[in-house]
Amino acid sequence: MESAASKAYSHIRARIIDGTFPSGAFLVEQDLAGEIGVSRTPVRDALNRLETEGLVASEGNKRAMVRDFTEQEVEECFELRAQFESYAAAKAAKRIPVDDIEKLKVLAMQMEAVVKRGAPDASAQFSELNDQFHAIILEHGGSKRMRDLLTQLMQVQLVLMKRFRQTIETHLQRSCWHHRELIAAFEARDSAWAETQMRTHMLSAKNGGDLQYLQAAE
Amino acid sequence: MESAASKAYSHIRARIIDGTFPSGAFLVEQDLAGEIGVSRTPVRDALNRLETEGLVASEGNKRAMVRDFTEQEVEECFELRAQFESYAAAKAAKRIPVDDIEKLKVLAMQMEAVVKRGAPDASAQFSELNDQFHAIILEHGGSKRMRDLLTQLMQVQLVLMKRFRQTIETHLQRSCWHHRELIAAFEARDSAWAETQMRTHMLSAKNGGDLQYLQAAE
DNA sequence: ATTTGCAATACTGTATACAGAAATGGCTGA
DNA sequence: TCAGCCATTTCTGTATACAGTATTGCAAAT
Repeated sequence: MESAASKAYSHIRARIIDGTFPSGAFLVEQDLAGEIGVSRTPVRDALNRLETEGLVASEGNKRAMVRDFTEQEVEECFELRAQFESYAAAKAAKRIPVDDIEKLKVLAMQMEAVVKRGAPDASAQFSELNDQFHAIILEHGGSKRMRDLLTQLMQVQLVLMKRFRQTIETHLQRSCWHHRELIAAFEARDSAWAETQMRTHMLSAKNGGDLQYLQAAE
Repeated sequence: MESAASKAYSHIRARIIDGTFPSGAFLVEQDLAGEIGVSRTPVRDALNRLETEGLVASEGNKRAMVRDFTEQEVEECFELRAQFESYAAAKAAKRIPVDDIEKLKVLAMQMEAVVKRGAPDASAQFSELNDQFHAIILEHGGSKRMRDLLTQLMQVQLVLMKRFRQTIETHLQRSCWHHRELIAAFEARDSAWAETQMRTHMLSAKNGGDLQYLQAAE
């Protein structure tokens, strides 16, 4: 059975991500407890956890509220993730077993298919596959600790995704190319290559929006 | 006034770091509550926090216990820190104001003095100054989020320090040289230099123990 | 002697009660 | 009209009670 605490956690988190609780909204323990159908105690636990994950801000004895992200913070988030994942990619290049490389290939192909098909929910499908792709790499390139830290960073990005709907087709296509090259680096067992390739991949995502005009110029 | 929760937190954390609660020791909420003089609720909060910080492990409805670190994990910790701090150093090189560079110089000199003096508690004094040194760099090279992540990593190292008493004089001396060079990189506003220098510094710390024999060979 | 099963016990997760800190809203004096 | 202040209300932090789950220790069976 699912504990009340984790129920509260996923409920609140979902509401933040889907925008029901917008930036700056107050999160009142009693209200949430009533809404979710548990007592205040597990709600408190959930809020604490969300706070360490950076989605919620609270200080002193004041009410907790949904955090607002400054542009600078968002940038940093991407940069940090680039830093982490490129490190993980470097390690993974040495350790990832061949059948997981195969899995990566399959995922990469699926993503390419999604992009080519150009369905209306392409973005969502792509994200799903993309997460799996990165998860496999992390599995071989990082410790549990590292995965946890990364999860925290990705929380923030998740929230932003919903707001900015960064789904420019160019961006997705470019990602596909990065994936292919990353896989090549893995097959070559080349840490340095994998590392810089992953860094490119992440930093390119960070600037995803900026490059729209390039598409026109091409 | 200090909240009961933070009182519990620092109490337990201190006990873990100083070894009173060794690896694998059970952390029973009621006992801790009694010992600290608060109720179970704030103790729970403290344990949760310590768990996310990685010092405490707990699963299901079982008792929490002080975490044990595998060698691999420890290595990762150092490597991750190297990764992060070198990134921070690169950024800081561009942004750190000159009077903070001065502060770094003062701290570096103080550390050198400590090493030269060779007092019995040299290690503790050095650590204190060293923390300040790194804190200043982080202040200009990283976001709050990054500082938080780093703090978590350093927790683990703190615990290990107590166990292994890694205070080889050679190591301290080498650190002093690194510091000098790092400062030089800052003054030159050279990101790349600062970055690799910091990486050297951190990775050298990671292998601190191994190099003792070099001292004899010199 | 060692294992298995079953109480008795200990501990956690959750709910709830209460005290004190923060927010709210209206009232007073300009 | 509006700033400042007090009373009221709301909310959090902490303590405690209760239910359910893990642990432990003992006894019986092999």
